Amino acid sequence: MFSKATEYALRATIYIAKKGTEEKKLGMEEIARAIDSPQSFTAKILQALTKDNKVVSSVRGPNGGFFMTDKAKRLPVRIILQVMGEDEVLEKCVLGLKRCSETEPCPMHAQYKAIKQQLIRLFASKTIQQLTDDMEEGGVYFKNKKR
Amino acid sequence: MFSKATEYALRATIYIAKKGTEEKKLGMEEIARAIDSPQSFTAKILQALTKDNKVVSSVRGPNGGFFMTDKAKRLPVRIILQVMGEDEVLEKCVLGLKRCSETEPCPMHAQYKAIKQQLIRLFASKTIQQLTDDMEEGGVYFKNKKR
DNA sequence: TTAATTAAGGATAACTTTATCCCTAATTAT
DNA sequence: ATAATTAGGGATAAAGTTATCCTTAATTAA
Repeated sequence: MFSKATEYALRATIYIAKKGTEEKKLGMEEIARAIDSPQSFTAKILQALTKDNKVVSSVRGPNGGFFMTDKAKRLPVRIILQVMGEDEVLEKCVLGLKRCSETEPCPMHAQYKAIKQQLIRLFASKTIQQLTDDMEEGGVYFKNKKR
Repeated sequence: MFSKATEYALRATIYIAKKGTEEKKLGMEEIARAIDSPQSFTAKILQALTKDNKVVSSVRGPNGGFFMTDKAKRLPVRIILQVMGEDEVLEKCVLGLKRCSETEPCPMHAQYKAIKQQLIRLFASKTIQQLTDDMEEGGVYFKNKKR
């Protein structure tokens, strides 16, 4: 559904929201290991998310690293898609038609409509904070590899 | 959501199902024009769908072209994703985790689950025939460009 | 049987995405 | 001040996707 870059962005952001604090920032190496992503590539992605400290905040130097403010944690998950420029995936016609709409529907429009609305709603209404809150109760996992 | 190749595959197949018959086969040029896709690339994609005449049937030479048997039209839309090797998009974890499951859920799993199920259901239960039937009643559109 | 037509398929080009490397800038601790 | 640490950012490589072109094979019509 999303590009690898966006998958890493989502995983990294949620991980930082969950584990990082201003006092205990998280380093690139730890983050990449935790979410099982290539480190340098993920660094590039975090650069984007860190732009203007909009989603993720960062500090360089010893004991530097990444964390998120409470305000940023209250942003909808969709903000991550927006930063990654993949926001329109949610809105897009399944058949890839530019002009697909209520008045000029593609052959799948009627069927797909409801699903699309739920997707949009999910990413727009759930905040990053809410996702990490859910993780407290019960086991929610991140890793990709066999243990 | 899907690759361009798969989008073209879906559009082309639905178009052929709707407009082609064994008596009046459709040529590559017409198909590509109708669904607004690059002709040579779409030809490659139709080669895959035509393999073993499984989804689309083809005949070479004068008055040759593409059409679909009634049997093929009764296949679920998902068959197109399978041929294009993009079937797993529907099943995949939104965060791209290989091990995401009911027992080891990713942070979005609980929320995304229901949407995923509807997606799978849509592609598995709707047949190509049903899509073209829907097109009869009321305007359903294909084109991408301004008119 | 020859010429015309149309899809099949190989080779390759153009572009995008994914990934790595390395040097620089900021910050901290000594 | 200096050295150490950590993210920022540029350049580039590797791989994958999208797209085009050209020749071949099958089929039909004349």
